[in-house]
This record gives sequence, C-alpha cells and structure tokens, in this order.
Amino acid sequence: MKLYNTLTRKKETFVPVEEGKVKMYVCGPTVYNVIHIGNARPFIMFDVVRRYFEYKGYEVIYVQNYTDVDDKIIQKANEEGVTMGEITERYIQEVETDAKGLGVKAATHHPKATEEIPEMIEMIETLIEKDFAYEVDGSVYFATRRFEGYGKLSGKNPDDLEAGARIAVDSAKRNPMDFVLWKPKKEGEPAWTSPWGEGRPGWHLECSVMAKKYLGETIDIHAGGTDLVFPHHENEIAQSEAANGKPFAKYWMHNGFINVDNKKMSKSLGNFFTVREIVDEFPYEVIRFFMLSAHYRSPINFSRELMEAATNGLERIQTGVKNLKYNLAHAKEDALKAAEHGLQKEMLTLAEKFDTAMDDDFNTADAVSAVFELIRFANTNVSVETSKALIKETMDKIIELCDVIGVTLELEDDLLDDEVENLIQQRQDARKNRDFALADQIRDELAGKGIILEDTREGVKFRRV
RNA sequence: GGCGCCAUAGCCAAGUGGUAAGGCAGAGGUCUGCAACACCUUUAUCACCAGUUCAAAUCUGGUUGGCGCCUCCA
Repeated sequence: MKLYNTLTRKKETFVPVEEGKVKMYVCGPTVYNVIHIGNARPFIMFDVVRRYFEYKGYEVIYVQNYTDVDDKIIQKANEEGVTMGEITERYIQEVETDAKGLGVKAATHHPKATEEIPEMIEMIETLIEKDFAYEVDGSVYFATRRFEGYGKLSGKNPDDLEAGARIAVDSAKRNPMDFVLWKPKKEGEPAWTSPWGEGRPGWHLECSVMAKKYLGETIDIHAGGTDLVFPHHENEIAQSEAANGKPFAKYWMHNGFINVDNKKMSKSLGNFFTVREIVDEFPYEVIRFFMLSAHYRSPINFSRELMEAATNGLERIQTGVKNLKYNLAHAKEDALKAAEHGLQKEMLTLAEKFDTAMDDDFNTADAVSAVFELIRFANTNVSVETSKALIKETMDKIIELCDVIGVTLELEDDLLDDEVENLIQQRQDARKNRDFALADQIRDELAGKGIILEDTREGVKFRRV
C-alpha cells in the first residue's frame, strides 16, 4: 500500500507506527458557517482513506477537530449579538448534518479547541522552557529560527520567506516568520487565563495539541487541504517536534482544490457553493460520487454538467445492483455450476483491480472504473439463469467495494402497497389484451406517483424517482 | 520575485518506458407494442519543439498555456 507523502514528495509504502493501527489527524473546519463544496473534499476523501484502511484490517483512530475560537466566529457572534458558543454549537450541528449526509463516518474523536486550553498552555510552557518560544507583552511567539527543520514540509527556504514577507512586520516579533502561540485578549473577545495574562490560543497550536492528546507524539497520517501545507502544517511540525523532540507525523496527505471555471472558489468571484445549496439540486451521494471521479490530489472543477454526469454514472451502478438483487431472488439454481468457474474467476479478477488502484495512493478514479467493469460484467453475464451462488458473490463484492468508497446502495426491500400492485396487474392484463392505451395510461398514472415501470425480459420492474 | 502542480477524445478522467482503462454525452444497432433498463458497434497517437532509447503520453531540456502556495482559507 503506497501513499504520496508531501513531506518527502514521493509515494511511500505505508508502515504504521504501531502494528495494525492507523492514527490519523485531519484538520477540521472553523465553525462559523455551513461547509462549502471545497470543505467537503477532505471530509470525503480522507473518509475514503479511513474506510480503505479499515477494509484492509487496520484499526483506525481518526481525529478531526473543530476550531471553535477564531476571529471569524467572534465577528459572527458580534454581528448576531449572541455568544461565540451559540455560533459554534449551531454550526457544529450543521457540519455534522452535512458530513453524515455525505456518508462521512464520525471521527473517533472530534475535539474542540476551547476544550483543550489547559493542554495548549502546557505546550506553550514547554516551548518557552526549551527556548523555542518567547513572550512579548502578553503575546507568545514561536521562534521559527530556533527550529532547524522549518520549511521542510512546504519546501520553503526561511531566508526566502523572510525576504518575501508580505505582511507588515510586527515589531514585537523577533523575526517576521515567527507566529503567535498565544494572543492577548482584546476588548469584547472571549479569553482564558494563562501565565501570560488573559488571552486565547493561536490557530496553529490547537492541532498540535489535539493530535498529541488523542493520538500521541508521533502519528501516522496528518491530512488536510493543500492550502494548509504552509503555514499551518509547517507550523504544526515546528511546534510539535520542538516540544516533543520526536517526529510529528510520518505521512502528510493533502487534497487538491475544487475550482469553479478553473478558478479557486471565492466569495468575491461569486463562484462559491455551499454543500447545502447543492443538495437542493443533487443528493449528497452524488456529491460524494463526483469527488471520487478524480484523484484526491488533483484539482477538480465543479459544475452542473459534471454533477449530472455523476448522477447518471451513479444510477448505472445502482441499477446494476438492483438487477442483481432481482436476479438473485428469481434464480432457480443454488450452487455454482461447473460452467461458471470461469465467470467467477473473471469477476474476482475485475474486483482485484479495485484494490490495486486503492493501494496506489488511493486512486479512486481507477477504483470506480473497476466497479463499473464489475457492473458491466454483471449486466452481461448474470441473469436469472445464473446460480444464486455466483449472483450473490458478484453482488456482495460490488456492495463491499462500494462501501469502501462510501457509495451507498439502496438495497432495503421496497414494497408496493396493494393498490399499486393492483394497478400493475391491471396494466399487465391490458398489455396482454393489446390494449396499449390503457396500459400507458396506468403507467403514466404510476409515474405521477413517482413509480417508474420497466418491462424487461424477466418481467415488470419498478423504480422510484 | 521565491516554491510547486498541471496540460490525454465533445466533457470528465486513469495510465509514468513497450504502441491509449473507465464514466458522461453523441451516432448507429439489438431487445421492446412503445418507453425505459441493458447489451453491441463507433469517436484520441496523449499542448508544441528538440533530445535520450530498439521502443515515450510515460525520461531530459526548452516553448506555450492554465492553476496553486508564499496572507485567513479545504
């Protein structure tokens, strides 16, 4: 199993810190709004990573934080005249609604920054003791020049950074690259007591602290959006490794951006879509399936056309599995027939392509194509004449693989009420009598109720829209 | 200015040395009373130039075009 490590800029074989376990930390959202389609990508893609590790038999300890103290949250709270807690409480709920809808499993731990303040203060104290941090008038800064590896993740050279510093140099800092670990309270802001006075933690610090608390000093995978490489992840490495004296994360994974018209989404360009808006038109499953169509590190464009293509592709998979289910229910023979051994082998060979793709840095585009090939295999080779053994094995395999990428298939028994059953029977009678006008009338009537009838060689099937 | 990524059919997208997966859309066909589903057929020499090699979309150099990070950001 190989994955691309931003730290080394290479695909590496995954070797866990602790046998059989995967400790992963994914940077979570700042909760002051519903998530947008771009936020959804790391949620979905790293959920796929997690599911694949679990499928491979690993125990995954998955941590995703909520940043619940931040300038934007405070601003929003002030605008609405409510407390910061009311805002964060509200949007954590909203984020969880979307995450659940998108098929994202709940993390093992979902720590909130405001609930980890003592541990943060503790880490700052350690950094000051080790002379990696310094206090100036209630602010504490990390001394980047003291940390030898600064820049190793992003490939940036501290000298270049210093020379190109665009931000106005804060005179309190010893070096423009230094970043804040603790910031003093301003009027009207929430604050916590610390050895450096009332204040609140810097953003970068929280992830270092929460990763350590829930996963230990050296974790397997740290993940997030590609924009977090610098400065956020670079700073996390500096803090954690300076404080703990150990490597922070073995593997760094970064997802590419979602663009609109090949441009980064931004509110000013007016090309900004929240998941909630999209769900009005395309279901959550389609959003997820759309994300799977490209490799997680590539940038992808978001558009209605692509969502429609994803809708149709997903439907093809769902129809295929429904047909398998129908065939299984109507097949006559139970045991695998002698003549079916070749087919069984063919099916398993196709399924192997899925694992091969996922083993190669979670190539979901290729993995999905393996699912499509299995669907075609089923549509072509599996019928009611096939043995139940082969139908079931094929169906179970497709369902299992779909579950790994979090594509949910509606498989619960869908029962029709007597009235509808009756109408279908009437239509069948009408067709037998070649009274197609009546047959079509009944079909239209049922279509009005959202039940689409399809006459196949194997009988009448229905689906709901 | 510094660092980095990308360029494959109408659209999306795998493939990183041996002569182009898969999906969507289109066209034609089979099946069907019709429709739908499904199946079959059909659409590329991989931005451009030069080089390395028996062999390159795949390696090297260059050109052009697009994008990202360097500031809060998934």
